[in-house]
Amino acid sequence: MPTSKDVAQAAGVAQSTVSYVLSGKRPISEKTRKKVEAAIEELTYQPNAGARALAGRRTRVIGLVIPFIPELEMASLMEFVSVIASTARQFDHDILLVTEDEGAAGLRRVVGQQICDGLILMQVEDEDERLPVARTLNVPVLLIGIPRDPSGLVCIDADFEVAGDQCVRDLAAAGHSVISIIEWQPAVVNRHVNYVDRFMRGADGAAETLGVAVQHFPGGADVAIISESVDKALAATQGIPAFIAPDRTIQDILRRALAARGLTPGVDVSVIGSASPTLAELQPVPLSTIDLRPKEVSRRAVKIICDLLEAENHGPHESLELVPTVITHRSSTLRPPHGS
Amino acid sequence: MPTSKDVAQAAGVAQSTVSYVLSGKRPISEKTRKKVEAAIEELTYQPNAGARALAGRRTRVIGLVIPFIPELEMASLMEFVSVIASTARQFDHDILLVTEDEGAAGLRRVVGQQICDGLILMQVEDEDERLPVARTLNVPVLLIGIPRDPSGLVCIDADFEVAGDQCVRDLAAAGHSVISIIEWQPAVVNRHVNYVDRFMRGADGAAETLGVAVQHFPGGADVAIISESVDKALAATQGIPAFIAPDRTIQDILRRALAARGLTPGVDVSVIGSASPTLAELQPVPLSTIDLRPKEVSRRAVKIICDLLEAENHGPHESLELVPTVITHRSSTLRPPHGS
DNA sequence: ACGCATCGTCGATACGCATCGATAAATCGA
DNA sequence: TCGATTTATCGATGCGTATCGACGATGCGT
Repeated sequence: MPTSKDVAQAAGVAQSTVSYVLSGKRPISEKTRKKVEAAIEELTYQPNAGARALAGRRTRVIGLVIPFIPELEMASLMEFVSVIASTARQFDHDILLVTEDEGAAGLRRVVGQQICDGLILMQVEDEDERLPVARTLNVPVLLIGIPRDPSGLVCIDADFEVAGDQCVRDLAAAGHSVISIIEWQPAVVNRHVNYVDRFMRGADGAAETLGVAVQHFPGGADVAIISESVDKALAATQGIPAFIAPDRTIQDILRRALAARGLTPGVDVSVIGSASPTLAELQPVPLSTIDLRPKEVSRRAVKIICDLLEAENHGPHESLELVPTVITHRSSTLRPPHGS
Repeated sequence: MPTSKDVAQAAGVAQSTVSYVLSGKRPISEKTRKKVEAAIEELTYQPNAGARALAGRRTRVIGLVIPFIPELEMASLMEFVSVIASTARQFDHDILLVTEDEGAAGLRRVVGQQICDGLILMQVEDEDERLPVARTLNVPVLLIGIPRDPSGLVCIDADFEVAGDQCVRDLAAAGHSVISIIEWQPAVVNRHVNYVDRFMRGADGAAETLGVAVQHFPGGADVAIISESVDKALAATQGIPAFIAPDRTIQDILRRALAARGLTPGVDVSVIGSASPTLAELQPVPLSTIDLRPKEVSRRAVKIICDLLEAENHGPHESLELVPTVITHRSSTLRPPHGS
């Protein structure tokens, strides 16, 4: 592996000059720069990350702390990971995987060893054991999700509260007076993953304002659970029933449960679900969806933390950014109030 | 951040002694070790990764090159990632994400900058642009998957050929003389992801040996495609039909297609599918499955590359390891030849 | 033509750790 | 008891880069 000294020698300049050509932190004459760049090309030189980290006190690596909980929507988690990784590359950073099973100690480790310049935490819970640690780390930490007490932390997430509010408003405007929400999988609810509560708060708030009823039922990967929830919901509904099901993993089961009861979405039942646009369109009855903007959240998350890394002022920050969600009405809801 | 020099000072020894306490590469007296360990504890010292990499020419990081192709089974990909990451930790290594969109240049980058000591490549295709690069890198590279020409490469994967063979044998033994395979999603097949061909080779081979017929039909996330495949398969079948569907993403669609045609798995049709044991058990008719051992493949992959890293002999290696798959007969196949 | 600021480059140093050779201390045999 | 080993520790050096101060060269105004 060639070093910057080799490049310097090949170009007939000092090693420091090579460094300045690369960083642009001091003026370099056109002639010299050409020579150095030619030498770099010639030797296919690439700076050594370890040495760079040591001398520059910057690794250009961001730690991504992911939970691997089988019950979660792995496919959508992957979407986050994918977008985070490629966005990080756009900011000239790399992503290091930190698995949940190391727990809070993992955070201390990667920061203590200075493997990472900063961290992104996913799947933040209301009372998360990682938070006290995160607050004391003297590197930027970005949470995807909003814990009960976000003080002293930098958070971003989809605006689940407005999402819940909007779903209820749209269904109410379509004429429904009783709206049933099928919740996330129990594993998610029980972990007190923060977004569940926020969604429900928004939905309940809208219901109160508009004078409609919102009822909650358990979700789950199990057909029996969904069947029971649907039956209870139908029994408690006057008029045309409406369902909101923001958990992607239960879409199929719900749809079949409704079909089994002779209900056709868009005709004698309204459904707002969650699915990629492609999948939503492919349904027998194209599904109205609430898009929780995973890609946009991921992009902004990386941007925020990279900005913090630039800022260099690693004192305690605090901020909260909510990404607007998007409801798309297709055919599974009655009389969509706004087109598309 | 405390350094080893700080620790040395606190313990009243030389910095090199601290280093030897940590590495164990030279004998240290009990007394001195205690002092040093106490100082480490006291200062919560953690060695600086950059300095360690620079001096020791080892980063203890493994690059994981993942494809993010929406059509793939993201959930099962995540299973690989998860197990790889935690296994790597057991070997005291970390995982750096390298996204596919950097292409082969990404490999050159992370190796050239010496961010990684080695690489794991996932989703290897028959003619993969990364392979020529991989062969010339002077770090260990481990492929999960087997390309058309594996010479000079270290590969591991599930034994898809035996899996195909075994599925056909079991169904033939259950009395089926015509067996229909619903293939992976077109996006997978078209990319010439190597395992598709291997599976089919095994299945076709067994069919020839046993004198039964195997027919292939396209898979897909689309209900229409599966419906058409099922209809064609049924039309071409004498006696009780049998299906093999190794792609996890099409299980639900296939099951519904069969139900819609009045067929009950285990009674008037046999089905070998693919799903986690939990999910398989939860089906209306518990699904017989072919387990492609993603966890075991991941674990062994990490072990192999860590062994190569230990070996230190980074000359060209070549090896091929196949992980046996497991067929579990539940209720969706006729007369299971071996129980449970 | 002369002092002065500016530009471009060099040399030296620090970053934190691993490792090698050397040295002091302890152990052993005869 | 003295030299020969062995054991435990120290000091010095190198890893490859970033950065700071210094210095010669160049251009400026007067």
